[in-house]
Amino acid sequence: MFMDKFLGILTSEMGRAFEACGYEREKAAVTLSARPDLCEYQCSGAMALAKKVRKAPLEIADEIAGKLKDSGLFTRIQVLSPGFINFNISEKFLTSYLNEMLGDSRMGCEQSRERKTIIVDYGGPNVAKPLHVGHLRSAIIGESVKRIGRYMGHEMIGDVHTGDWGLQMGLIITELKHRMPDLVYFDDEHMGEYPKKAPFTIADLESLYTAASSRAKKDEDFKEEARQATVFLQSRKSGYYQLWRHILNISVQDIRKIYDHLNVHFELWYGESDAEAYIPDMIDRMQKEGYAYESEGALVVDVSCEEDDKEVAPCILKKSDGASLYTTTDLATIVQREKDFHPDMILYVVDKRQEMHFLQVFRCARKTGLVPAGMKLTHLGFGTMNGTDGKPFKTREGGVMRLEVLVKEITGEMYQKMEENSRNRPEGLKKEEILKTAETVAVAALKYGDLSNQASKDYVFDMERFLSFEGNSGPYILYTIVRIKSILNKYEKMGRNLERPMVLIPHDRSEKNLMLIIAAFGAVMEAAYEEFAPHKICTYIYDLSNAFNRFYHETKILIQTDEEVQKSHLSLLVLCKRILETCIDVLGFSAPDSM
RNA sequence: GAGUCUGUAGCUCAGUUGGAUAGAGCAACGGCCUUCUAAGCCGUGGGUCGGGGGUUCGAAUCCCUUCAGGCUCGCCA
Repeated sequence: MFMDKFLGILTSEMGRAFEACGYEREKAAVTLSARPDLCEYQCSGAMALAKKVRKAPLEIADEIAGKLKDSGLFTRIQVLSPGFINFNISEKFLTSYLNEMLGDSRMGCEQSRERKTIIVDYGGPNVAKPLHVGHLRSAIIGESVKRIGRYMGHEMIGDVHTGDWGLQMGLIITELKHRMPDLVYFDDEHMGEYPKKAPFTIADLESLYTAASSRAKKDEDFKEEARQATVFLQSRKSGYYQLWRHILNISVQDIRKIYDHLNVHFELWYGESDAEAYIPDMIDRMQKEGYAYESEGALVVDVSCEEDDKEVAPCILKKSDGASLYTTTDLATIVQREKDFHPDMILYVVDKRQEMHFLQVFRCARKTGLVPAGMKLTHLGFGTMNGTDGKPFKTREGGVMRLEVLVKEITGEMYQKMEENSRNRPEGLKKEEILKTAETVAVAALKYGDLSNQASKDYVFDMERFLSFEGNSGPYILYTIVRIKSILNKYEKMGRNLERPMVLIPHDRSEKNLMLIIAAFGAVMEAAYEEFAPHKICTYIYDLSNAFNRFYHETKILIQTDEEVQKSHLSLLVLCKRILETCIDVLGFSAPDSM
């Protein structure tokens, strides 16, 4: 069954009235009222038309309002100066719409008609380096955008795109060679198999990298050696390559663990190394076709454009020493993705400071014909996560905070709060239960706190505020869901079950308001997808939670004696719960059963 | 210097793409637990939407200008 979105129905009904009066329907958009004291919905189209058709806006509005009366959807239609058309929605129609939602697994949010294939490039961790807070936003936003797209019916493919082919690999290998020169991997004579087990743990890897990178800063010879090791690796010298595979395995396992904890999952675990094979042919072709040429010793492609307000630097494919760079790998990755998936779009969820980089890469890819004309290349740039001082988030000591530490701290604080809280409860909870819930809530707090801000802006991460768990926060949303679950559970425990849910006409303002917000679900989800804007879903579920809590306060459900009315209220809760759970699922977190 | 983004209540943020009296949360103050979880609900105070021009019936939103801050500007990722 297909259901139109609620506002869509109102708008097309309004459009019919516009057309009946001889006006174009484009201006017939119906929106939520800015003046809830006057009406529920409004249409400002008459004023927009006034100049075009050379008529007084009030006159136009009156004309249209006259036609609206024929439709059964609108009540209390009112025209106000200078030309607003205000109205309420017929409760009968609203109720029947909600009943349709109850019977529709998608709750009035139809999937897109054309299914698109979209690769989402997010995460971007570096192998052998611990994840830090700089990786957080990409993971959180990317995962959510991916899930929103999937909900809208698109083929969404997430690629973690690890940095696994750069100098840091050479550094680690070199440091290891200094520490354990007798390892078989460094024996050039060795012909047979290499051990299956890695000669280091994840903890070793971290210390190897830290030691190597600080050493490279002081010791030029060491750095040169590392650079050489990188070259060996990239030419797949067998011992080095085997070591690299060990590093990769161990590190990816570790990286995956923390992403899993954050409920971030990738379809593809590709890295820079996977694109590397495409580089030579790509560069070859660019040279043959005359796009790539030498400039100041480097091999570049000019990507400047006449309309540019500012000179755009050329895209560098090869450094003067012949090595390729980040840009080169990104281009090769595009080649690889086009070949393997023919995507309609590649979406990069990457720090907005890299805007220039992507501008160059995208232009270069288009100019040299790496991608078909119809393929979209989009950079969804996000802002920096700042501390309360407004500067990029740091630990108290001023260092970079590891993601693991951040998650542990939030979870720990959450656990304490819940532990205190459980002491005031009659039913005692087990430690493991509290810890499990604390983890769920902590992840929600972290993710909601991030996603409720517009992605493109910088935002302030205030641990205190995140831990206060009041107002517009993840825990508030979860608490609302838990309340709903609790009522529905109690109802079942009373030995009853909700067969054939059915919503009746609202009995008071708080109930109608809740119904109006529920009805808006489909339009919100669609807008969030169109604009890749998870924060719109956050705003929506916050409004929905507020509306529910108000309703909850006004209306006692379980002691309701009229069974039909009780059933109607419970049906409303069912809808509310389904929507909230769907929304937090696309945001990338989940609710516990109690808290 | 050039380009670009941001500036909304004491703090943190929304603002349906040009609509009506600019909204939330936190913080402050006051009320509501023998009734489905008070991590909740209700109420009060708090604003030259950085400043100045313009466009029009109408501007936080569009244009110009100016101030403040962030970021980026050829061989790092």
